[in-house]
Amino acid sequence: MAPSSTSAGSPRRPRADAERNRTRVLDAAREVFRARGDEAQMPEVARAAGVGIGTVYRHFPSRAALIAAVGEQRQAEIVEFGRTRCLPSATAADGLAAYLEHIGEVLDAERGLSASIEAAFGSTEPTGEGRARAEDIAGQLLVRAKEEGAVREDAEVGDVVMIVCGLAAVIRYGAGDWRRYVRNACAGLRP
Amino acid sequence: MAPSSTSAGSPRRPRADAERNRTRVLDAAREVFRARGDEAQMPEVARAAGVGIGTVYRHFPSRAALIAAVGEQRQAEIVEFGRTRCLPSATAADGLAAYLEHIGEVLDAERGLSASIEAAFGSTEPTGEGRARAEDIAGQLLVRAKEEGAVREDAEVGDVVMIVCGLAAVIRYGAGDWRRYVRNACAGLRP
DNA sequence: AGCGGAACTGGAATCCGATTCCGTTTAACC
DNA sequence: GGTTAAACGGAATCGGATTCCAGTTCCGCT
Repeated sequence: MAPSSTSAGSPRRPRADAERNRTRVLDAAREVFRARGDEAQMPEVARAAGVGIGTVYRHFPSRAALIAAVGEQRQAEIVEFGRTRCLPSATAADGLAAYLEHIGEVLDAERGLSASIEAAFGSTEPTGEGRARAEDIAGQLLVRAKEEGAVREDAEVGDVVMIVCGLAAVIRYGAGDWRRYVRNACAGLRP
Repeated sequence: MAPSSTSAGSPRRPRADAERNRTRVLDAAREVFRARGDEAQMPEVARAAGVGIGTVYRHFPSRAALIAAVGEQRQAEIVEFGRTRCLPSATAADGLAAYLEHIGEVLDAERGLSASIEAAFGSTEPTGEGRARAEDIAGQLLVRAKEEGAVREDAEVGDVVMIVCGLAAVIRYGAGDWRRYVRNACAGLRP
């Protein structure tokens, strides 16, 4: 493919240090939020990344945006898992269950991010770049599962989205055994 | 003899104006949070209640505590509904569905409180005064529903709690049609 | 039918953390 | 090497929750 370029021509290559710092900040944020959850503060992230606060804000216009960016990374990983592990499952129902389970796993491992991912999967988010792909996987599994007769005909992707949104909350608030939640939710889609 | 208590008894009746102000603040908070959601600020509440900020803080040690207090009122109302409308249902399964539906209704009507109620139903909350009663109702319905064979034998109150927690999130983030969510969740408990 | 003082009140002051601003530094292009 | 736009750092600003306290009000007693 043609090298990346904007439509209007390339005024200048992005500075190397800028790109490096962006990555550093993102990595640091991931780590800090994992460790301290919602408590984590912007200066902490900056310090962990070894940059000034200003730099953090240069790359991410707000705390929320930073969290969202980290969340999107996660989403990407989830999508990847879904494509490689769940779509090829023997039965689509199993694949869907594994998909949900994996999402739970990720959220559980990074409690601090739950809120963000919750939000990302909720409808608040404007873009939905990665979300669309995540939903696409769920959609494919759902279609196949219907063909297999393992899922009610009237089930929709939206139902899965709501399950995920709920899952995030269950994990975030530690409302109970989230694996049970996933199992029940799957059962709720059966004919 | 004079009934004056010596040690642990009631040192004094709470001052009338204090109680009045507490109520005013609580009512104002309910209204302000309903109208403006999470955005609502403490000074707004104080103004709406016609008291100073200090007074708000005298009665509720923090913003979170105030929100929690409002949430508990809601919880009480939900419990009341559960007792009078759901427990007497023809079938326990219907009662349970109605209970969940009602919770959804309340949360939907007051988007701004969703977060608090979510939290109150999650395990974050220490007390669980009203929550215990809310769970008790769910528990009774669950037992009866099992007897009726409308719910799986291994279903627990915890499962319902998770459903409610998820429901709150679905509504809060507008993740989809929450009535469908409730229907699916109920289906997930069937044998 | 008034007094003493604890409890309550209002709002100014404080604190804390996100966000902005701007002089300085650096990498890309010539 | 020189020019310049972009990126950097961190001090300053801003917004909103929370604390503090001097003044006021009710309660219990006489």
